[in-house]
Amino acid sequence: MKFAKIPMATIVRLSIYMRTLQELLEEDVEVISSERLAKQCGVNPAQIRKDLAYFGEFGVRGVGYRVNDLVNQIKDILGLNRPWNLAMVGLGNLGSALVRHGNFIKHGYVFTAAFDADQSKVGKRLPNGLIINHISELEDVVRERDVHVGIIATPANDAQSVANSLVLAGINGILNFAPVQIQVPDCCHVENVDFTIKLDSIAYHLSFGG
Amino acid sequence: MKFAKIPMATIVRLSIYMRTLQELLEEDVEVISSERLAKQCGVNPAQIRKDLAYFGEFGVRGVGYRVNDLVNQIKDILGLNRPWNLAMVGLGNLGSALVRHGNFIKHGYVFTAAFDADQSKVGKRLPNGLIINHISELEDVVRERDVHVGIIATPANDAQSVANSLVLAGINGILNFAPVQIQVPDCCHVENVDFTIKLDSIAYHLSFGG
DNA sequence: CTATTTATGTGATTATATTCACACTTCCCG
DNA sequence: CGGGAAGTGTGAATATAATCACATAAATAG
Repeated sequence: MKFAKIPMATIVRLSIYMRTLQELLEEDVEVISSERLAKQCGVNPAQIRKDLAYFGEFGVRGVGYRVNDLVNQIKDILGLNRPWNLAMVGLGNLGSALVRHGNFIKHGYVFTAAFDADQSKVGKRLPNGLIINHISELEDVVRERDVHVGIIATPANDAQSVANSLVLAGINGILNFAPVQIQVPDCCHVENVDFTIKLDSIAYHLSFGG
Repeated sequence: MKFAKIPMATIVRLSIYMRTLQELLEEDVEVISSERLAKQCGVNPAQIRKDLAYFGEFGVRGVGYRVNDLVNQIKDILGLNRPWNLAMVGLGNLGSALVRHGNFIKHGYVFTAAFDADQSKVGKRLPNGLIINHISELEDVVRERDVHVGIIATPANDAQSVANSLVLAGINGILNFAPVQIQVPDCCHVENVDFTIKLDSIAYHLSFGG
């Protein structure tokens, strides 16, 4: 599927295009031009065409893109035409809220394990039926339940050791909500979600009108 | 403070440097080189020096950077040497968890208002003492309490209308957790936090080894 | 069947961002 | 006080990404 060195920014934009296309699909839009899609996504039309061109030809000249087809083609590109199993580590306020959050399942991500260090939480049943395991069981449970991606929602201090365990358990993808830069081997891909950093950007813009 | 066109990526990295420096400060590290800081942040040392060079000279040749000073200088650069008032809109699972989350206050962000469309939630008191207002009161309350940044944690369908209200209320900065691209006038700066997009990137990497 | 319109795909161009490499400054040790 | 080591600041070089602009393909109308 991958023909050249693809910019990371392209991958992120493909997700955004896909989300917008899925909305369009619900509004029964069958065909869309790069120009209209670009406007809705807030990017340049040529950007969309270039991004797609990395992976093939998906449109029809003089016509545009068939919305339904393009959604599926982007899913193929990103590897989303299959389920992905998630493990939540850390069931405090944030972790618990995320497990309950409908967006994951909507996009094909399924929680198949949940861990916490707090013994009083172990054994409790989450709304989706999942039972919380103790963090010490992480490695075994992750293997048993074929977890693909670990989500870290622990306090900052625990994030690195959790990451280490996940890597040991064979996990190659981590979504990290803890506000620290975790170190992992190259085989493991980490994405960080740090909202205070986003707030800092907003603060900068508000302060200096950027 | 702003001397040239600053790359957005630089601003984001400055936040990351600051986080790392704050950790170093807690470990009583007084001085650090761009090389060591770069390693901890996962970037190139020249990158750090160049990022800082946009705003002045903060280091000492042959020595490095005084950690404490640099933290404060980055805070000045980003506009963080003052409190910022936040309003949470949408107190479902995610919104509630975020209001409880300690990271905001730790970095100088204070919730001064909270809104929900659900009448049964209106009047309830949050752990930080804040009382939930009905969304219809948004414009008045935002002005009264001098809110600077609005956080949208509503369902996707409501996000745009909330954004419109925030803009009408004079808000110029929005942190959007809803998985839609909201449209706002140029005066308003939006940052999106969309974790399913991050998961898509992970899925791509796991699928195609990028 | 031809002319016109629409809109993709892409080479060329421009803009932006990162990294290199070295002059220059400070510190330290003898 | 002088020489080496450490480490910043920055112009130049490189790498990367975004945009333009146009050849090309499909659709439609006359």
